[in-house]
Amino acid sequence: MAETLTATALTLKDIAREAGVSLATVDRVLHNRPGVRPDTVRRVQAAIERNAFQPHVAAAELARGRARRFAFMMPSGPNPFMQQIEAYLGEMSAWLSARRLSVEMVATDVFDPSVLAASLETLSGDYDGVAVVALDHPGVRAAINDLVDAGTKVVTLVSDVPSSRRHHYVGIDNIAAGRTAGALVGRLAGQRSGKVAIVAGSQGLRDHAERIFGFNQVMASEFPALSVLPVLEGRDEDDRSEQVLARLLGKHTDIVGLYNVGAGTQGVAKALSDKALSDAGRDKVVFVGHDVTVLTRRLLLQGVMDAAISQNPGHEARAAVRVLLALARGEPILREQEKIRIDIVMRDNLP
Amino acid sequence: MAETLTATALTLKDIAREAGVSLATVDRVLHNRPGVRPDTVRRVQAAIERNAFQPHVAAAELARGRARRFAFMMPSGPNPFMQQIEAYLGEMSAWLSARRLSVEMVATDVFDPSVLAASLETLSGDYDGVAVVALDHPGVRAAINDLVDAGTKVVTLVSDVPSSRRHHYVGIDNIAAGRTAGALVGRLAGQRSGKVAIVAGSQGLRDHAERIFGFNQVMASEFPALSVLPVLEGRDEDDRSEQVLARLLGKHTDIVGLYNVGAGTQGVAKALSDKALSDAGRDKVVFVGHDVTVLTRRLLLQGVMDAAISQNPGHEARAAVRVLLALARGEPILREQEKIRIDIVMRDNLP
DNA sequence: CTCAAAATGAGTTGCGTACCTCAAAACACC
DNA sequence: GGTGTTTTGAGGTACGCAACTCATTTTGAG
Repeated sequence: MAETLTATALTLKDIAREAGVSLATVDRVLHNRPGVRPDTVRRVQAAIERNAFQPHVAAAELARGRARRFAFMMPSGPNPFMQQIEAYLGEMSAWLSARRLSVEMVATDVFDPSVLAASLETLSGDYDGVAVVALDHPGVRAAINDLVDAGTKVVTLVSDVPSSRRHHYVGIDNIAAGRTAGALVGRLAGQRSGKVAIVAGSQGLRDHAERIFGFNQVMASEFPALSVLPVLEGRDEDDRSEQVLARLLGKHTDIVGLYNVGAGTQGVAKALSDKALSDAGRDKVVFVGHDVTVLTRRLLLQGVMDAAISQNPGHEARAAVRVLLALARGEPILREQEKIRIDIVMRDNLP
Repeated sequence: MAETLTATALTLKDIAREAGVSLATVDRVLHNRPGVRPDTVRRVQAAIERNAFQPHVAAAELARGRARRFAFMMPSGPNPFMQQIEAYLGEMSAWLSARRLSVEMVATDVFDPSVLAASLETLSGDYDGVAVVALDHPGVRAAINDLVDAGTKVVTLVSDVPSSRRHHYVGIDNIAAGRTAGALVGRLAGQRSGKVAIVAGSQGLRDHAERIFGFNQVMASEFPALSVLPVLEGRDEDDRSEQVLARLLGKHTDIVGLYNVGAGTQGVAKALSDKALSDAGRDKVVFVGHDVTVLTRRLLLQGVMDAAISQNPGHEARAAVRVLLALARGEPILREQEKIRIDIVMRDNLP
């Protein structure tokens, strides 16, 4: 009736006895220190695996003495999503200090590749791990690889540099996010036919470009009754987003759907509401955007916005820390746990 | 540019010096041991708070000696969702044993309150923490309270007993889940009007009843064009679900939506597909169900199913363990982290 | 003031590992 | 066989805290 998981209470001493060697030798094998004959190494490793031995992390952590230092390199501008990540890191402070971990926020212009690369280089040697909101650019890639070569653990956060040798990526698949947005706009538009507008920050940003790509993919293949208008660029600013969208809404009277890829949500919502007022007969425009903020929460509750595609910033912050810690300790990563999901948030499942 | 979170490297010795007392007294205060004058207690606590002191969890864990034991009390029958939870616990085994934690699975008939209560009583004293898939019943409530009084940490899993003094509930809000399902069926049905069917396991199950309640709430208030038919009971069995649903589909030709509250998904899908074949002119029925399994994943990809409301079983398993551990250690719980979200899963954001 | 009870100080031991030193043993090579 | 090198053993110290003992000081009641 009861089935037990886990819990061998073996210690290094037991492993040493089993392998017929001394503690010192086990220690040398465990930490890849030199001066052990190959077949002795094998004997020790065999004993470790035979018993599924796991070093006691508490003891290891205590013995190593010095604390671990991690750095988070984040965009310097006022970005609500990044601020949320910082806030959630702040909420972890008790958790961090109970484990003698320190996390330092380093602000930099992540949109300028040379600045970002230079900032990354300055971190070398000072940290056990670095999380970085990275731009995909050769200079940045090289800087990341240098960090890795120096023994620092590196995870990319929110935005990936797949061509680098970073140890892990904590973030969502943006193409799939765009596809999800497309499916939602298409499905929520019901039987209607008409046009669909896209407002993005800039098509130069990798994550925005990927989302648009996924969105168009789905629209083209599954919703032939809807035609996608050329992408509007709002630079993630409210005013500009409002202007470009208002103009488009004026020009086309048969817009039934709207996908807001990045920020500037306030402006987008305003353009939408104004149009609805001035033009009462018109059907409601299906509006899908990204991220759950104070604003999008309100828009969802009011029914202005129909769905938000969200990546949980708290989860991203904590996952980044846990992954860096696991990497630093040489522990396995719980992939399933650290994976960031694409959340569909509607009014009734608002977190 | 760099802002540091965390990381006082203070020790108990420092606190003792600050408070002008000895290590022994600090220890007494920290562990609520008797024999300390009230105002000395205050002085020590003041020093602790002034420095935001956090005991080094690694040192504490190492010093306490004995390992911690947790029990998971799960339904004995073959339930795919529960099996997933067990599987994810299994994946944690390395993580658990590195922390010298043991997790034992205890199977019991959770649907018989007296059996469940008796099983819970047998655990008393043997475990530091218990996670239980609980039935809301006075006998069960009493058994949980007894465990709590004996000093065992208790979390309810998936299904709650809010009237008990359990320390934490790891699971979703089922009324909100039902509301979400309702909003999806309503929105995905588009402009159409017609009838909506509900297939549940049994209306006697608390979680099913709550989901139906939430579903009806939304349908009544927001989708007047859709009328909800009386609930069909499929007892979570495939055959029975198929039969009752097939009969209903035969009787009503204007069914546009279907909410499957529990299991029996295979049967529901079969009834739906058969009907669609025999009756080609008919519009597709919007089908919303629960949980991501091998089957629902396939149905979503095929387009038979439109959305699944899901609670992440891996997250539930890990959250339960982490919460029990935090409770046992006296650490604060990261509420945001341990909260189980209502996931909307559609084809393009399948995990 | 006296005396018992309460409060506090001082100290010890052990948890399992990391990291280090030094000596001893085993080995390879000529 | 002797040499130098590599490999191994033995042991120590430190990490921060839990949990305990026992002696000493302080306190309050009579």
